[in-house]
Amino acid sequence: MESKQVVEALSALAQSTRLASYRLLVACGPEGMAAGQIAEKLNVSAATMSFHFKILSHTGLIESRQEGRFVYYSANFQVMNGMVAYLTENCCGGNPAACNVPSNFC
Amino acid sequence: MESKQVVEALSALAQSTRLASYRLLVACGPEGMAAGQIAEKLNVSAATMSFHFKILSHTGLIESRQEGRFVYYSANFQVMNGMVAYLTENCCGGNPAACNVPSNFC
DNA sequence: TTATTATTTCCATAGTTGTTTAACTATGGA
DNA sequence: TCCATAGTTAAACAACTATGGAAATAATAA
Repeated sequence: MESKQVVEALSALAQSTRLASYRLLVACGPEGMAAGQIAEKLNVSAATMSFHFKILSHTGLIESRQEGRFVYYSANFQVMNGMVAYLTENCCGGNPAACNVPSNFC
Repeated sequence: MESKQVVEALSALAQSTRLASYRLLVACGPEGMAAGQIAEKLNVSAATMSFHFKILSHTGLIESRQEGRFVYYSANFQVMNGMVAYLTENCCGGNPAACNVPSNFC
């Protein structure tokens, strides 16, 4: 994973509404949740929620699928795995014995 | 760890100079590195670097100690651990068998 | 087709962030 | 004490970000 991509992913999560919606989707699992339902749960207008989904989608942290009139969003764990791996690289000055570095998020 | 604190930590890391300096300090280990040395390594002015250190310090992601004329910065892994734990909470819809959730960063 | 519902896009506004420059504080050597 | 070096702070400015109302698009039901 490249630095630029990691900055984008961190930046996407560094906003309270996006962080809350991402965590909601992590807990929802692969089936995800409809856009409007998430907006309502988080007390945010549809326009604002859509703006935030666009940013999260762009990084790959979430994905969407159309189902009837609804758009379901769900978390994709691969980007989070990559992000954590990037942050923990060379942890503790290359002394792996002192470390318990996670290799996988989910 | 609270949502607000996590947003602050993510926000602190969501900037290329800060992300690079944090990773440098992660690799340096507890002894850390002098402010000026980091600024030079990353090709950033002392003033800009100081501004970024202030933001990272405020979140607790890094710490400083004075040593003669030098200020040494070092990574504090606890905040990162808390951040990762917060992000992975309730991972995969409460189905821990499908998960490999990291409990510790370092 | 027309109406209805779900979501997105466009726009203006308000607020935040990163950088530079110049001035400041602190430490230690001559 | 004076000087050089290391680092911080403050002000200014340009660039970016978040918000919600209105209009546009998309999917479906009547």
